[in-house]
Amino acid sequence: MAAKKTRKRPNKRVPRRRRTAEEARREILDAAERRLREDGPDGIRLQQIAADAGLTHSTLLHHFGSREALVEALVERAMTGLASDLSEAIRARDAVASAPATLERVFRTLGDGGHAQLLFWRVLSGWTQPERSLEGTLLRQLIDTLHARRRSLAREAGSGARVPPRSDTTFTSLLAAFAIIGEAAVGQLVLGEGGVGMSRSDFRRHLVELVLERLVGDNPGGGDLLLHDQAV
Amino acid sequence: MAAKKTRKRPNKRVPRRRRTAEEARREILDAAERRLREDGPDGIRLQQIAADAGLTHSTLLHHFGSREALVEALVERAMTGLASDLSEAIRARDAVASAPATLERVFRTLGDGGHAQLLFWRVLSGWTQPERSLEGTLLRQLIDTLHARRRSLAREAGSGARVPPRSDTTFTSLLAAFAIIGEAAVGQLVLGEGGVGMSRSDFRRHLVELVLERLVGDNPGGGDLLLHDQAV
DNA sequence: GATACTATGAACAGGATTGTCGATAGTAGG
DNA sequence: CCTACTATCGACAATCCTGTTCATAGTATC
Repeated sequence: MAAKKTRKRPNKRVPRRRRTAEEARREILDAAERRLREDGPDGIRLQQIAADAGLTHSTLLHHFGSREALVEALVERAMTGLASDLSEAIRARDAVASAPATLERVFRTLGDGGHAQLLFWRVLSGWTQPERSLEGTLLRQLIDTLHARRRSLAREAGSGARVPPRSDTTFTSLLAAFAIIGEAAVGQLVLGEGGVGMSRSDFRRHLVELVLERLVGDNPGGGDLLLHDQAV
Repeated sequence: MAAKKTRKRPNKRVPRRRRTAEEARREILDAAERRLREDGPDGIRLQQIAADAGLTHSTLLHHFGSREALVEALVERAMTGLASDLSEAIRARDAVASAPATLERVFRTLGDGGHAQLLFWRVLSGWTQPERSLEGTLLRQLIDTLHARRRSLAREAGSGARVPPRSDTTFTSLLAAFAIIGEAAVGQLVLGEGGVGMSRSDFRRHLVELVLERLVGDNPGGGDLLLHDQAV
């Protein structure tokens, strides 16, 4: 009588799609990222994400082990991606010359790409361990690079040119970074629909202008390296 | 046979504490805010919040009706609190004179008070309805007030003084707002523990300085109203 | 003091979510 | 072709969370 627990009914006509482990992880992370961006923190549901990625949540768990590990991988990927993007842009030969393009790129990556949301979520969830802060080291690199250039510019301009204090470079960089992050956070809320009569692109343009002015304004002769010379 | 469902065992020796409805709501909202600030978005659990507030989750639901209504009330309270704080500061007679103090206050309210977390959470959860955006109207008020003062200052200075374009006031206000929000978001992550060699208070001081410079720098004679004259 | 009101709590229900386990089906290598 | 490997899936378990229901206990009002 005891009905044999026919546990499996071999799903006949639906062929499985078999990805490589790497593919699976990538697709899952993509889906998770999309969910987080569109639904917010409550959108990180294993079943939902798995469904989006076209597999079951147990497969998802097979690849990541736990929800927390998934989240960790998600953050890891987004942050290192942003970091490599940025450091590449920073280290490029014409980095300073193409500062506007670089800033615009950061705007796009952070704001439109949804990385800012991930960052906020990370902060909200209390993952504020300054030790291994990717953002911190990234910013420090940026500041180092920028300041080195300002110094060399001042030196080239002759002994008469004064070298700007490092705190000035630091502040300007921080200002730009925070403004970009703040804009990514509430830009749509504040700038959309003519709330204050300034478009997002206008604000970005003004910001780029301000940053460049601050970085080279008191460095006469350095403008040719920093200003908007589109020609590389 | 059917054992009478003795549903209640009158909890004998634990006297109930009876608050007024208003008190209860306030205490619950306080607990919720604390949880959100400390645990992040996942910290908004009715049972946990109720326990923190010293009551059961059914009592909590009695007062708010649903989890969503609680969240709404939470956001509502935080935002209107911030708004009234700010608009009071803005409208004050010596508002412009005490701009540094005002900005410092905003820093403190937003960053240290955890209101920024709520704001981010709201953004993350997709509550971006620009229609009734408190932030938008608040910012517009701020810009209106600031620009009116700049205009009157320019007029008082004689016909020679040029009136700064409104877009300049708008941009400066936005810059300050975004920078403050960005700092609140990742300030601790980036500025803590000597990450980039600048303290949070240093950054704030620099920002105040920059804003004041931009707002009155090209308004010679207006400095006495805007600069740091501590004496009221 | 009796009564109406309501803040509170205990238990339950229904649903959702994470995680486990064993079986199945593609793929690769012998 | 056979075998080892593992990505995938179905089912289940355990927990948790929200929301409902009803009884109970403070408080105010007459």
